[in-house]
Amino acid sequence: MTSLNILLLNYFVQQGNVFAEPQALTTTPRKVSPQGTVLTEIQSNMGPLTTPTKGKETGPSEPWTPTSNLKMLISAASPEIRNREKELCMDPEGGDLGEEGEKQISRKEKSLGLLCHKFLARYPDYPNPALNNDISLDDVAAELNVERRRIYDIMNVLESLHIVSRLAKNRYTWHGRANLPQTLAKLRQVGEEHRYGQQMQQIRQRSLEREFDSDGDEKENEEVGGGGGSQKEMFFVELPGVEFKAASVNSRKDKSLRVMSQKFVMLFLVSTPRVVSLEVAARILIGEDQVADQDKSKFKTKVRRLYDIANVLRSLKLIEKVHVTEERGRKPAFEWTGPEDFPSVKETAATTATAKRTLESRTSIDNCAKNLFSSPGSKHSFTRHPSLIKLAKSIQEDRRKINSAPTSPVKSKTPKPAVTVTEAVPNHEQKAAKKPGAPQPPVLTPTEPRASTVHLTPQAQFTPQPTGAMSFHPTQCSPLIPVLLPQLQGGGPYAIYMHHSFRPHPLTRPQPTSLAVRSMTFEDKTGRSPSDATVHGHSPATNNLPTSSPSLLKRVCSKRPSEESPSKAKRIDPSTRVRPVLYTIPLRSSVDTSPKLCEILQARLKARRGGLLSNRPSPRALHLDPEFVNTPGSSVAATANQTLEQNLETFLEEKVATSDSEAGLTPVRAVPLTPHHLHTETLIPTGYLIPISQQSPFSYKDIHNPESSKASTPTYIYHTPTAGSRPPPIQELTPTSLSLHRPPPASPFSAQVHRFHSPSPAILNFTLQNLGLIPGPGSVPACSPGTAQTPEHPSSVPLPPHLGLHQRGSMVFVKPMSPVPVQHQMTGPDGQPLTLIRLQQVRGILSYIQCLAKGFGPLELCDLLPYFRLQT
DNA sequence: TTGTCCCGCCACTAT
DNA sequence: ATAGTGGCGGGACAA
Repeated sequence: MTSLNILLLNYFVQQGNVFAEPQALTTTPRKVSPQGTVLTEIQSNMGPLTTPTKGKETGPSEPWTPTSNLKMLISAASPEIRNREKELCMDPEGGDLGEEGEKQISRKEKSLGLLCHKFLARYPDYPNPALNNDISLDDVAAELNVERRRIYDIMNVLESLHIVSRLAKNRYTWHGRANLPQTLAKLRQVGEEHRYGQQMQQIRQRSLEREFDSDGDEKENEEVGGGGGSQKEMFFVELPGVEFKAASVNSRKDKSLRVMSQKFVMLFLVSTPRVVSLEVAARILIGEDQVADQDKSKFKTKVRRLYDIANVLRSLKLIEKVHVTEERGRKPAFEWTGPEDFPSVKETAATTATAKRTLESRTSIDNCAKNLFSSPGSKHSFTRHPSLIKLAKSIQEDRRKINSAPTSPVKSKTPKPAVTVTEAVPNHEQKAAKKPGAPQPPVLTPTEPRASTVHLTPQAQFTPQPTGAMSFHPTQCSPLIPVLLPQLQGGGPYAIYMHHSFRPHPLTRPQPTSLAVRSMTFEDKTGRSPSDATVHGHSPATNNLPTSSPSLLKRVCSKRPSEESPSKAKRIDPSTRVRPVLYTIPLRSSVDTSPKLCEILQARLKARRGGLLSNRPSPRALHLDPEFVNTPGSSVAATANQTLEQNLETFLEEKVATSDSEAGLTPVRAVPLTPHHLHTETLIPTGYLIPISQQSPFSYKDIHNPESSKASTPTYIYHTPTAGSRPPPIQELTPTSLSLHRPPPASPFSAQVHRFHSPSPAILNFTLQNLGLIPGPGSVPACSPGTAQTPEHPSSVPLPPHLGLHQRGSMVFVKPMSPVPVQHQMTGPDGQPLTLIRLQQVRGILSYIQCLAKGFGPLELCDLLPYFRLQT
């Protein structure tokens, strides 16, 4: 079907029927009607098939059905059409495409590498958050004239590097190289921890002396193994902030290509000469644990996959093909030509554990989500929304950041002890000069040994990327907490990164006290270079990783029993019903908002909404299984929070007690944090900074009609509470400090964007909006450009139809509590636009988030409560 | 020959 | 059942 569509699409494209809107084309019925004609045409156009193969003569074993025939025709014609189109577009002088010069188009023209090139050409190295970075697999496939299958190959590799991330089926988000430094840093770290370097050495050794004798020791046997049994080594290294998006849709365990890709890259990053031969790589990747690996075929297959991966990596200019000459002749190999100066990952042991467990975590999250949203009885009565996952993840990440925040913001980064930075790495051509638009030609000097070795001194690492690359390397900014602030006047919103002034005990709640140290504008960075000042400004100072004792941490972590499932929450009688209790969540904050941000946001929401319209969860969508209502939680709640909790709890209990509830209404309460819930990730001493980039939920814009985006300006304010998942020990950021530290509008820190990860009210709002639980910008009349700058409108917010069951009488007003004192306090239903959502839903969300958090670390209700304030 | 790797079948998984 | 994914390896080029 799809291929047919593509085929037809191709046909029309080449016929000159180029539609402005690919989507339209994809779905337009027009293409269907001429089908017969098209096929005929195709048939007649069929030329020498480049890769005919078996399909040629009546399918080997395939029944000769009209369908198969059609399929055959299509497949046969497809390349031809592709070629023709190619000539049309790429070969202007190639006059008469009439009889195609498809003579030699062959393989090379169809190579994955080339395809990848074309694909990459469609997107900037560093995405403009203001633009639509959505990638529709279908569209891409259609526009590139290839079958989806090929796109998957590319996407998988790109995804492994977090250059893209998957949003949903058929949909990816483009991140470009923004995350690359972090990704590579992490991969290198993981690779080191897996001692791939040594393994490679061993393999090489043995290869010399012997034939087949890989089995480089039980490398990563010790680690998780993800419960995958045989696939012990199947772990996917994720990058905070990038991975979770796919969590909801990625369930397939065997994403070998992705994993392989990462491992492959790891090999480069840990091998001293940055050269890896396919053979060695295949050996290692096969993961042939001490078992017989005589699988010649397996090896072969692996190599084939490696070629696929390598082609993509080559397109990315990360590697280049070289040859290593050995006794037995020259063997294919690849050399790393990518960046060498990416920041080393600060976190040591703990991080790795995290990486390794990512899969596991994710799995558990998925499971949890599944369980959560699939009530025993009805399977799909409930819907889970990615944004929830995002939210949970964000919170979790925030916590991690906080927990791992370095003790001293001023300390200069010390070349990481041992592992990461110590080894001298060949200094390739510094990729620093790479430009978004003009990727530098790979200077390939294959066998030539790298002349100089460079120690990754802090300075070196901080080499700014002229490209406007995200300069905020995780390590550099580790101690910083991004805070997205509404922009006051002209410059657009900017984020402020705050240093944690101290790092609390890993196991205790952070007490972020911070200073605004850096701010960035959210200007689109296209073409402009990020201010180096930004980078230099703080980077050297931030990298200090207190990591009081990484090893210790690790030990602690590992010590934690893999533990059994969390104690089952007590069940409550599902029959009890509760009258709908409504939470009111202010949709806007009183601070003025940046038009731009609003714009983006709105567009984003709009875009989202498109998809949501059809599957917007019903009011009951988030209703929870009782089992998940009570999750063990942290007991370390700040008193303030406890108060809130108590308030809420009592309130809820009251409600529960006095009313009939729908299933699963247990009093929400914080449960003492149990040790086993302390996921290792929580302990990561990394002040991992996720570049708030492209992925900002708000950094979306309908590229196709900027106008409409501009038309209405959402009035939402998104201020993140210090990225803290904790009740903001509010002293950290005051309006005063803000203004003081706020860069001038024309600040050179033009950065790019950032994604923000703080579990802020904003996010909650956003999430809720996405969930359809609260009205979005589009549905809130009050959110008009005019009101954008004005605080609140005492107007009442029209409730979404599906939420119409509120009773003002039994409402709880929850309002975001931001570290940044809100100037305009919401005073109640009449004070500002409020949206009512059912208590149940709120609880559902909270519970779900809790559930999600389990996979990552302790996250409890108390973590969320800070973002709300009972208004009563 | 060996190296590359296109192509698409088909198993799986999500809906 | 259908559609989206992606493992996998046959076998066609390319060197």
